[in-house]
Parts: sequence; C-alpha cells; structure tokens
Amino acid sequence: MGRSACCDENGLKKGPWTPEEDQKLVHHIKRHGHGSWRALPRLAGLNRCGKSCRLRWTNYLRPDIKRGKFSQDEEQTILHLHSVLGNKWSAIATHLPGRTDNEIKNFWNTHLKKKLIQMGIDPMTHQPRTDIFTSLPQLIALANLKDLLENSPHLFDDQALILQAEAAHLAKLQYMQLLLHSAASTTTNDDSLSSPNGIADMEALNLLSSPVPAHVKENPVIPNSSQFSVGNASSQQLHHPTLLPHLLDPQVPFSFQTSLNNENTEMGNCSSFTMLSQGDNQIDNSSSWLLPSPTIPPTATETSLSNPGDVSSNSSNNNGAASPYWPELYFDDSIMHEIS
DNA sequence: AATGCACTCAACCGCACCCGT
DNA sequence: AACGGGTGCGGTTGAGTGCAT
Repeated sequence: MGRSACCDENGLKKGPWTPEEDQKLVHHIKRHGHGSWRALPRLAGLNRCGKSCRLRWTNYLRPDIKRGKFSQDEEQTILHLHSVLGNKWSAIATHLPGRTDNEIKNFWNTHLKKKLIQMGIDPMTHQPRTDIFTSLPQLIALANLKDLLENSPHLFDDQALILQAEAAHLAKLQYMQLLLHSAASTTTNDDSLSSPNGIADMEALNLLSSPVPAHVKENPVIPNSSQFSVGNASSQQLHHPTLLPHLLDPQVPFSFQTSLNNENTEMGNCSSFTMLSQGDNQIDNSSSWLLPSPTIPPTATETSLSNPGDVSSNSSNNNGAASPYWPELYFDDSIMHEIS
C-alpha cells in the first residue's frame, strides 16, 4: 500500500492558511460539498493537498465548531471519557458537540494532563501514580536481596531470582544517581525537603544506603523468621509461616507486581506488593506483602531518620542490627486476606 | 527596550484502516 | 486474495504570543 502523495510533493503549499485560501475552501464546500478531498484543491483553485484542506475544514472552518474555553462540564466529560477510552480523541469528540478531536487533544496535553500530574494521578491510568517513588520499596527489597545473595550465595541457586536482584541493584544505583542529580538541582529550594517527594527522597536515601543488617548476615534463615519485613523500626513485626516460599524453591519461577491498591494499616498507608507464580498468573496469597508508601507523612520515628549517617542512635532495634533502615517485609494475615 | 522562556494551538506527518477494483 | 486510493486518527512540530527578567 503506497503512501498517498502529499504536500511535500508537486510544490504544494504548506503552513498557515491565509484568509483568501479559507474563503476559497469555504465557498467551494458550501456550493459543492467536499466530495473527494483529493480532488477538492484543484476544483477549488487551491494550491494545497487534499489532506491539508480536510484538516483545515474539520478543525477550523466547519460552521458548527464551538470556539473558546472549555467549560467545567466539558472538562469533566473529557476526564471521564479519557479514563474509559484512552487517547481516542475522535471518539471523545463525538460526545462533545462543536469540539474537534484536535482541540480536545491539545486541551488534554496542555491542561488536563498537567492538572492530573499535579494531583498525583497518572494521566494514562487515572490511578494514583506508581512512579519511581512508589515502586521504590520493591527495588529496595530486591536490591538488598542482592546483597544477601552475595553474602550467602549457598542459599540460593535460582538464576531467575539472582537476575532480578541484579536488575534491582542496577536500578538502585540509577535511582541514587537520580536523587543526587535531583538534590543538586534543588539545593536552593527549601521546600524540596518538606514536600512529600522531598521526604521520599530522604527516606529513599536512608534505605538505599542501608547495609545488610548483621543479624541477617549472620543468620540468614529467611523462611522462618521476620528478617524480611517492611516498615519502620517501630512497626510490630508479625511472623508468617510461609514467608517467601519461592525463595526456597528454585523450581518455582516468579515475578513481582505492584498493586495500585493503597491500604490503611496500623503501619500507615501501604501499597501491596505481590509475588506471582509465572505461568498461571495467579496471586500466591502467601507471598503478598504490604510496603509503606514513601509519600506518607513522616512519623516521629521516620523524621528522626532524616540523617542518613545517624545509624548508631537506632542500633538497638532489630536485635542489634547494624542499621534501622533495613527495609523489612511486613506480614499480616488479615491484611493479606484483604488484598486477596 | 531587548531577550529568553514557557505556553498554546494550528498544522503537519506518518501509520492504519476501509473499501472498491 | 492482493492491490491501491482515499480517509481517519494520534503523535509531533513549530510559529505565534505573552510574560518574566
């Protein structure tokens, strides 16, 4: 299927339309209709391609076009339809009389998208954003898993797990680069540390810089302990009998998935974090975790962690662990039941 | 007043689909 | 079934404009 000839061929005019050209186009369509767009320019005496004429007519010259600012109702309609239809601008336009798909698309890109982003909503999914800050806990958990793998290689022979941990370790390094870059560019902005993301940054730095706790290094018997737990140091750790079963069974491949559901728990606002068995696509309830959302307001404990170098003051937690910042997986049967 | 920057939106580009031959 | 013309659609571009410095 060859491409149709367009404006760049045959020396046809491109660019903005003059009032004379508009007049010719309107006059011709009023008298004869547009018929074949390809033939129209010649019949109307225009040195334009048919495509350009069609666009000019449908997006600008058509008499039923409503111009001016979008009303609140129209805005709500666009938001709703976009959440259902996605970037189907022509389909959305059919629900907004007088508005063109191009106009709606521009309005979306210049106003609504930014508005949603500012509200912390992903403009594509219309869900709370799951950007790097909310996916961070997974990266941290995996990245630290890599440390554990390195320190206790005899424990694991699952190549898939090792690869994932390696990937997460790379992501950790990249994220640290991002944070450093971000910090360098916002040092003059005091708000950067008081905003939610600023807090997330500090917490992220704390977490990312945390070494593997001594008790994990010394006694890495994962499945029967609470060493993998998530939450701040003051969270109550609940044991789970089937902790990380996949880590022990190299025959069971798995992948990680972040749930968009935010849960309010005793440890604050959390995002659920699920390990999936590959193939059957079923959620393995025994491997669903909740991770604290990095955007939650800091508790007194968390605020006290704002100095990444201050490790000793909290070293009494976790049975003398080297760092209180070790991201711990947090299990709760009732919560996991809710997730499933 | 001059310059730079951010924003808007009309217009273009290129791909995909439909339909007639 | 294959081909090609015509059209629709979504993404991108760049000129115009207004505002800040």
